[in-house]
Amino acid sequence: MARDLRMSRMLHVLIHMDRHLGRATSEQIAQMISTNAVVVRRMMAGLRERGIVTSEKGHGGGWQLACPLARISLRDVYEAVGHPPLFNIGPQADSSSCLVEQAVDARLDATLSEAEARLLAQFSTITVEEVAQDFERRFAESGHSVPFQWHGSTDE
Amino acid sequence: MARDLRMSRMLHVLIHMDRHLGRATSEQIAQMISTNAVVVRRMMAGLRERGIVTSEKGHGGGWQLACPLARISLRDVYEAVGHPPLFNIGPQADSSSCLVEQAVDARLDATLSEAEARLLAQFSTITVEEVAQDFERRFAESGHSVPFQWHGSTDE
DNA sequence: TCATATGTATCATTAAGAGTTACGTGATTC
DNA sequence: GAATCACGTAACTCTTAATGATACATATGA
Repeated sequence: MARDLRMSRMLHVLIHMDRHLGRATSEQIAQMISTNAVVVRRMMAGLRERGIVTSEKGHGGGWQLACPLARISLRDVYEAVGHPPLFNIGPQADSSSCLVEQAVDARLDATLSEAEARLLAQFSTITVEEVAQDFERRFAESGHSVPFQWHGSTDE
Repeated sequence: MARDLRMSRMLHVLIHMDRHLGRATSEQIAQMISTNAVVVRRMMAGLRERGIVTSEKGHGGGWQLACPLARISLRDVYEAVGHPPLFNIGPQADSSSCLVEQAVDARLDATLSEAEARLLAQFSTITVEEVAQDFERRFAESGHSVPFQWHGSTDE
């Protein structure tokens, strides 16, 4: 597909879980982000491995936040979803015996690596709590009485 | 496919054209970068529109550099190949009515836009001539007598 | 006039993310 | 202790964008 949506989607989910869901099943989360429960489990499994959420099976089970949003950075979420490749451009993965190509690839790799390091550093400075507060500002400015677009179900 | 190789490939081609090919047909270039002549024409068409190369049909035709490498920046090449999306991550293209998702998307978009601006600025500071000189340093250090891995044909 | 080379439309191939189905396992409820 | 619920995961298919390939038109030079 176009690009990797996992980081964006997981941020969305984490804020909903903190601000109004509490515990949620994969099925509920899937409806929230318009996808399939299996896709949700795949992504959430990465968050669990990083200690961001916990999961429980059986009746009353589901997913739950394991720490406050203020202690989760965008970098944490990026790593949790498997640190997908950041860039859509760059040289071919396998190197060539052509010295010109080697020089081009080295320059591009160096430039992209530097940009990647800067972007990841930036991700480290932003907490999910900050983004949640962005949302609350938007809500306050919207003048609506219900802070969420209810995703599929109205019971909570 | 994995990622967009056009910028890397065109840099490779430009340096070869400047340093030892002079004029080259799409077929020769295709062999150089291990692809098809039509793919080459597609990419080179963008360079021509930006005034980086010229093309001529018929006998003795082909592609030729239109300006010195010192006057072509990596940014120019990036734009010439159609400024493909830089990032492989990010929010979904279409926006949602969910305020949480909007906040997440806005934050990610802002962060990525900033990173994109920085990377493009960096591309602007690097000329293709500099990369060609990188190559010449590599050649000098390699101790080889022939500066190129000859791509497919040995006649020139 | 014919061979050469670009210009371009159209389709096939490929790789990676995303979506889906099926089935297993553990936990809770009755 | 059987049924139900929910996660865990393997093994697919689907979709998208880049790339590769084929066919044919057009322009140029010998």
